[in-house]
Amino acid sequence: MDLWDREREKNFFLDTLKSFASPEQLFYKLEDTYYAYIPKGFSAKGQVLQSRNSLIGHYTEKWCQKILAPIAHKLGLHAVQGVICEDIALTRQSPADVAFCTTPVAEQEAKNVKLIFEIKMSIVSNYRYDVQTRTISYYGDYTTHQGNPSLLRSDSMLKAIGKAINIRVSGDKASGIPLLVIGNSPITESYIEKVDFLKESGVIQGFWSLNPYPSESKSFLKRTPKKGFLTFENYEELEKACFSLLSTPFFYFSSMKTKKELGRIIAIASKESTDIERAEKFLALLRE
DNA sequence: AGAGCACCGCAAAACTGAAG
DNA sequence: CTTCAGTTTTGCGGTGCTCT
Repeated sequence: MDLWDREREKNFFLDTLKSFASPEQLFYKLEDTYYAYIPKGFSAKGQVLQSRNSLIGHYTEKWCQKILAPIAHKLGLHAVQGVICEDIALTRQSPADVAFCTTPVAEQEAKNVKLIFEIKMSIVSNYRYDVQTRTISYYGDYTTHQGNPSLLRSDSMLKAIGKAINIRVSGDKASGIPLLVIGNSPITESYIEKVDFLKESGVIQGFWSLNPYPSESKSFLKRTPKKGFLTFENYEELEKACFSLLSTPFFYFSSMKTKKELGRIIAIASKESTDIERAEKFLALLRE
């Protein structure tokens, strides 16, 4: 199975054109040429293409569900789109894009949700569309056009982090559920330390790019030192990462306590006889 | 270079108000 | 009081582009 590449992007355009969309809904028309993005040096003259947004959003979420489905299956789980679970802040208006669940239905109980994915993918490279031949041709990578794709946008990162925090602060029921953000671009320099800290502190278990070659000419960021951000080279790496996340149960916790309180909690918890029991006691006391 | 504002299309949820 | 059609609000989606 292939990860994200230019063929997927071309297929998005061709599939969507074939089924119902007009070229005007998917491309910018500049000097009688259809472009996926505004190339640097051109101007969209204030108008922003909006009609493509939900289409590409839906397409990438569906694509992720498909590529994750066999992995979920090997774990005895299901990759479900649009998961709703009020207990962990996944409402009808703001569901999980994709989640691994024990049953294949959208409405879930918290204990049956095992892994949550937030999808933040878009068209990465630029393309031109030929109306006569109805073909798509590659025009340039993401450095050649104006808008930034996927996780290179600061507000995409903020939206993903915000959604994750919203789940983490919804209560205890989401504490054992890993949260992943999936994109198809690198991240910016300024988020390197932040994604690593988010991983170290347990808020978000990773930002994963499923696009091995977002740019062929330029070098790009493939991973961060503590692996808060990773670019997968192939399907097997993605599979391995999912497996390892679910191999050991873990628990998210956070707190703001005085040293005295913390010391008391540790002292009491340390009287338990095993590491697991000590951890359980510690977490229980933390929440008193 | 990149943070973040301003957009707009769409769909579902929430609200409003008039009719029964 | 309930119903229900119509209207407003909310939130997701990804984009261009200014300003620091």
